[in-house]
Amino acid sequence: MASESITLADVAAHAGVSKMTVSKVINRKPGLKDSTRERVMEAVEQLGYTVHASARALAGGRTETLGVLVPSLYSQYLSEIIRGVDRTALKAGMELLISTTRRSNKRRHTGRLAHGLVDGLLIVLPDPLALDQCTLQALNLPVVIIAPNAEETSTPPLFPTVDADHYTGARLAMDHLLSLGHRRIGLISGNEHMSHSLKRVSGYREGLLTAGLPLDPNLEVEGDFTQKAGFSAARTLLNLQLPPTAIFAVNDVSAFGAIEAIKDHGLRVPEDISVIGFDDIPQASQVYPPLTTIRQPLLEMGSAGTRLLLGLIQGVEAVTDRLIIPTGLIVRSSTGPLTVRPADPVRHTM
Amino acid sequence: MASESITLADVAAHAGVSKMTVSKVINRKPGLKDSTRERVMEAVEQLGYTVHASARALAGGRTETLGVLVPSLYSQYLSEIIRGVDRTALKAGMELLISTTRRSNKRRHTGRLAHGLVDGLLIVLPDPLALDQCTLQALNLPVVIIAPNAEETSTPPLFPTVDADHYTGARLAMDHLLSLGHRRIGLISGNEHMSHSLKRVSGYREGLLTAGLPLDPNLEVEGDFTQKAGFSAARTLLNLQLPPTAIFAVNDVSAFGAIEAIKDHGLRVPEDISVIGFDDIPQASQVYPPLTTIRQPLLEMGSAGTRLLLGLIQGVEAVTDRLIIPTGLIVRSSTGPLTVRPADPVRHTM
DNA sequence: GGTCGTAAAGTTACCGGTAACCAAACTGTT
DNA sequence: AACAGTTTGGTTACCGGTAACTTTACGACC
Repeated sequence: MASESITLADVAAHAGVSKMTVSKVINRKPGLKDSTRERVMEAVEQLGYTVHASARALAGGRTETLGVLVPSLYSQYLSEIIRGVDRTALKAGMELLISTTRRSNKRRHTGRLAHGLVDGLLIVLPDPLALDQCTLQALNLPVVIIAPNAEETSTPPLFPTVDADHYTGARLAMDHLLSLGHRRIGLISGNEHMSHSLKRVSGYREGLLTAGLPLDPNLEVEGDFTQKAGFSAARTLLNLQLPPTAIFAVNDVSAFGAIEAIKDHGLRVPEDISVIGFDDIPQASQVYPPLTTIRQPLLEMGSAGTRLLLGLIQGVEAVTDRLIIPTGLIVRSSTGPLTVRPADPVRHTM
Repeated sequence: MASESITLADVAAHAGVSKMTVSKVINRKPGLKDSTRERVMEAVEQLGYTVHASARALAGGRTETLGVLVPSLYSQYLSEIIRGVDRTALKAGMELLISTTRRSNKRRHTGRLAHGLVDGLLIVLPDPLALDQCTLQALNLPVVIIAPNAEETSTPPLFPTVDADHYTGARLAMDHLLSLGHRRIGLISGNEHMSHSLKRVSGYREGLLTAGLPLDPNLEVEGDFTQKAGFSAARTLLNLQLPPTAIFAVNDVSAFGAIEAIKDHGLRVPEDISVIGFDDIPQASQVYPPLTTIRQPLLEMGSAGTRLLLGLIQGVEAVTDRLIIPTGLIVRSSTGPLTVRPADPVRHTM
């Protein structure tokens, strides 16, 4: 119905100039009279011309598109990172080509994404995923890895990597609980093989040890980052002979489950038990009571990674190959001072 | 470090054939000897050739990429739709170019996405967003709209549209509560101007009327789809002289807030008050108690929209310009039979 | 042996832009 | 008026593929 496709040539004919002149107008290049600019722009408007992205990419060598490889689009966690990426990419005038890394066709995938479609690649690693690093290296394309919870390798990473400071965050959480007077602090951990969970766990332990407190294996319950697991882990803790007065969950979603279990147990948060999470997902501030947590600056990680990548695309050397973004304590209402004397640990108020 | 860029010509030279032959091998076209195929493939492997997407798009006219325009990447709601899109696109061998519709540059945006980057466009409408329909129509590109909660216009939509059956879903919810014996049913609605909320509200009202029950304005409290609003809306309902025995929230997140308010009020779900949501977001099954809700098949909507679009791209006429995906009742544990006699409506157990 | 048909590979032109270079027109200067 | 130096706009070639057509090779059949 509408015109097949309007090209530079059409606009040029309409405005009575050459293709090149139109191109220069479109790209705001210098060396043209204002009157010509206006005339061309008028033609552009009238014909409703839009640049053909592929043609420009082929001729100009740049696509103005950033490839983003994520494990899924499912979790709020990842969405938050992508939001940071999106925001920064927008400012730089870049499109986003988002692709999920999926089972079999990883190799083919990377290849396709890479060649001629994007100017750079941002990879969000969810777990110790075996990157097809050979393929990635072969195509010489700027790559940045955002590893909110990636395996920490002893060798320096092949590509610049952005990560959060999990250990310090966990220490912050423990310091907070300890400063509120808590001495029996339970832990709800994540999968054992996830490096970021491990780092948080070691923050928990060293926090206790630094305060001169013993480690009690009974106080450490394994979860799997889900609300359900958080719920049952908390139940386990509550049923201990000497239940904790505070719980540190290695992620917010687990903490939600824990709060639910506590309420279900007839206790109140934070009056009876304090709960602190980790991540600061958006919901953390919306639940009741609002969750005290450690903010993992996912959005900033997305931004930082993107800025790093944009730099690489423009030929700037990476400042560092491992960028650690600091975490911070966000105090809300799910934590409070210890209210019972440690000498009276029995808490069966109902 | 690696070779600048390996092209068809490089492979052709390496294999001792012409560019065209290589192209035919890559695209699995008929009319080539197997021996030639093997020789070419060998060269492809050795040189690590990958097709240049932009060049192919320019020459071949197809990009094998679907554009997805979403209002944000933030909500689980949208992620779920995108997941459906992603899954279906994968099967069809299509890449996804996801872009967020953001403030000012909508027009420019649509244009850029459209021309030469994608073979078709999938637009997810979050709210009565003023689509730049002229621009969209101008570029003659297949477009499908997924409108989980879009304004229903009286005029037939310009583009094929996929929607869920909100009204019937709400009726299902009401029938469920009514069949459990509930007669005083509270409503937590969403923004007034959101069409999908309105349809659910009318399902609520007509459900009551059909059962011969009166409408009580006090039982309808406005929320805004957030957990916080659900919390305070439920509190309002609980403080009524004659509080409801069941609450229908027009979305799951509100329902979560309601459950929290009920527990906070010292009552139990579902023993004292039943709560039913709408959407069936993933979390609905993970909270405690698992939420009874109306499943809005977001994933299916994504798939259906994508299949529709893929059809359009291949030149198949759209079967229908308004595809309504049915909703369904998911019974979990947040609803239960009415336990007190209606004659004894005072429920202050504490 | 010549003609034809088909299979296999190669040619040519072009998709819609852009870079790099070139040509024309205009400016000012002496 | 002639010249150089700038503006301003146009030319040409090419980016890396693909469609459509042509050529070549080969076998069959009369």
